[in-house]
Amino acid sequence: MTTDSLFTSNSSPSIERRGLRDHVYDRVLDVLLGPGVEPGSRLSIDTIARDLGVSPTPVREALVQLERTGLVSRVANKGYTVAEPLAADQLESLFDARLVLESGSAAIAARNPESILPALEEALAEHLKLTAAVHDASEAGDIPLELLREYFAADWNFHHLIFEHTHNPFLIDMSEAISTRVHRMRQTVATGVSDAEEATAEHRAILDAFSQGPEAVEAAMRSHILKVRDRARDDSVR
Amino acid sequence: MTTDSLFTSNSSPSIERRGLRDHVYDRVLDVLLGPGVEPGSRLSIDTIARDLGVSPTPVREALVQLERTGLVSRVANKGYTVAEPLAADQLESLFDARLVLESGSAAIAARNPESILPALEEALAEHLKLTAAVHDASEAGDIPLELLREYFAADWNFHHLIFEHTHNPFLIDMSEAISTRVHRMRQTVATGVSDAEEATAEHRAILDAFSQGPEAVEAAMRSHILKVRDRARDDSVR
DNA sequence: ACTTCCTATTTCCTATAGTATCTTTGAATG
DNA sequence: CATTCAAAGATACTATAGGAAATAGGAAGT
Repeated sequence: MTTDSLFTSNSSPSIERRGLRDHVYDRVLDVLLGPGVEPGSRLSIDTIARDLGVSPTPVREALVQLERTGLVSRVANKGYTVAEPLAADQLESLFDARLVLESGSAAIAARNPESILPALEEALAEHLKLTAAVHDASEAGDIPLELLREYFAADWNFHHLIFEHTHNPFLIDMSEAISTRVHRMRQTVATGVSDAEEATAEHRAILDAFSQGPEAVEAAMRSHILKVRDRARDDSVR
Repeated sequence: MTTDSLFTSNSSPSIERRGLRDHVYDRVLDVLLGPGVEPGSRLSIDTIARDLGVSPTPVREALVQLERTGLVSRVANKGYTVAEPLAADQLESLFDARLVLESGSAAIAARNPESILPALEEALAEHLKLTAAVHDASEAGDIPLELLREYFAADWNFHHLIFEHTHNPFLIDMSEAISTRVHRMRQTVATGVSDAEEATAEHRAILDAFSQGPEAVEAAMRSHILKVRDRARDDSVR
């Protein structure tokens, strides 16, 4: 009955069979992706176990999984810590990796455009809607954190859909490694939403390229990521 | 003193501080990559723990890490099993992923050819040496398993060096996910060494392309992987 | 006053024990 | 004879406890 504290907090009555390990994983991931995560701060196994009302064993397994995301780093016999933010050169590497992965994946996804186009149209519409909402909130004064979160989610969803529609488990798996880093970059670099109009325009260009074959899609995606990189560079020196 | 059985078997007197978890990981990985691994067979945590003389906890952690390699699969409350060999469609996905990753990585590695060329030359020389050795052994009758292992290692080392010379931690990390699958494919598809001459020739073409810029290298790598895929397809229907 | 060493506390790491779940085997019934 | 249900065994999962290492604080010596 010691595990009740976790499950009762879950509103869903039907609980998927997937062990405490995954619950701990989700909880810790929420904390790491949420605001107020201090890089370098210790992630005590026992503390997490006590806070979540579970034993250290599933916590250890969850942390091993999290190592892969690059959000936590581990030193043997010393424990886990929140990973340091991406340095400048690591940021360049991240964009290089995105150029390789996303351009290639976009070309593969473009093999059958009819199955992906509706989903992309919907995602872009949502992205545009949130861009307008952010724009209004920005003029009104400040932007609510929840709105910001939704905007970033819509932005990334466009990229995520392209990965999904490759139907390639290996590429999808690699995209997850990228996803967490991009999310983390947005916390640290704080590139903001100043490029919202440009980003949506470039997404539109990618979408339109789907009717012109894989090569056009690949080029459009490459162009988009290169521009995102340039804007991120400008922000970091601001 | 229960851990002595592990460490005493290690001839190296200076042991890096890296926990039992990594030792278990290495041992299980050796078994999985070695011959005689039956897909679907159970990987009992307690059995492994007893065999290696450790407790189940570090074994669990090692298996979580191995999940990522795709060599083991897990069912909640049912345990770990040796992953099934790659199906035909998964093999296609693997080659698609290689096309994306390796072509892109080759282009990045080609940014400064002078630092990678000597290493590639050496790797290709070793590959050629082993190709000749395999050829001789093949005519003599049968090929020793150890020689076969060395040949495959030399073959992959060429690809591995290109990944390493991107100096991109994300791409290198992704290459490891590919590496284990390629190794596994060679066990199951048993494409053999019939294409040794063609493979070395294509590697030579890639190497020569480094003096013609990133685009040439990318094209050469793409051509190589496409040909490898074609040969693998021929083998599977043979 | 600073450095060094020692001690105590905290934390990770490993081992052992109990509980829940799945599989399998056997028997009983239609 | 086939099928279904039940019970027993095995296995994974979680929890608790003990031992080892590292860090932090304080005291003693230079």
